[in-house]
Amino acid sequence: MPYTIGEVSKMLDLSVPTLRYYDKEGLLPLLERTESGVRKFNDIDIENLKIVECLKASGMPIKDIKIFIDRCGEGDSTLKQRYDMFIERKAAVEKQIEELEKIKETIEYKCWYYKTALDAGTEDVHKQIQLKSKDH
Amino acid sequence: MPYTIGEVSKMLDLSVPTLRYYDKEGLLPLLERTESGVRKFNDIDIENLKIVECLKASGMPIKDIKIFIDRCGEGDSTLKQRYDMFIERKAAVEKQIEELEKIKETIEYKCWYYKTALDAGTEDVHKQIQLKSKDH
DNA sequence: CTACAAGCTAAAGTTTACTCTAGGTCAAGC
DNA sequence: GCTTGACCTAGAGTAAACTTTAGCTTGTAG
Repeated sequence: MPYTIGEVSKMLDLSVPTLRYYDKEGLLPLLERTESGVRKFNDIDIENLKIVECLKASGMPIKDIKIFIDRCGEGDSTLKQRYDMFIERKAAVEKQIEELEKIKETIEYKCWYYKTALDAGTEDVHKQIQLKSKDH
Repeated sequence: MPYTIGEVSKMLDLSVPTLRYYDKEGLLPLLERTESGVRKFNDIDIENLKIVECLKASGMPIKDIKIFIDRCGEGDSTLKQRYDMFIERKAAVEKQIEELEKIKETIEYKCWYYKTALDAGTEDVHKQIQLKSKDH
């Protein structure tokens, strides 16, 4: 039933050393081992890893993710802190999306700028455009 | 007319060492100096820095930004490459936004999950909900 | 004229998140 | 019985993007 580290590596597209690193950092507190020390990944560990990946993708550093994982193990007394953390993460992600939208606009302007220059065969076309505008 | 490194630092919210680092990496090829070696930032350098910041925010590494800056100095022969680069950047940013939207949804689910648990006073409420669903 | 804030350089140090290396164990197939 | 592939550990190494340090120069205000 449980998965080996190699299987999980393929399932979640994380390298085997990365999974071991996460374990060493304490991000997989429930992970079990065989008698001989081989890691056994259960569904709960896979779910844990998905949350880790989500928090990481939201821009959270590993050491903060560990704080969250630790709180999960402390039971209901940390519910409020964990709730607040996700609210804060939501705001962080929204801010990132907003910034990327602005970046996208700037890049789209540059796409237009270079398309125009390319059609004209020279970047000078933009100097011409500016002069023409001033002439009016 | 030109700005000092300290002024630019405040204007663009980049540290003075960061600006010197960018210069050292070749991201400011047009930057002039006074006779005694003090950097003079002209408007063109400020514009350059804004593009650098834009590309950086799009996820481009410094060494690739340098390649772009170098091409800018090579004239119209590199127009196509520069155009293609912005097209590619646009796609990269769109992909990032898309991924963040997904991450946001997962986080919003977690916000709901913890709000519900918080209201109930215990995370167990979610186990109850699952059992109830199964009962029907 | 002197203090001192702001500029300069080269080079070493920092942080984060892995990745790699060396050396060892173990279970299964031939 | 032995080889092979997948697992294990500890610890060193890497890459990116700065940041810090140490020591020096310069221009302006009092």
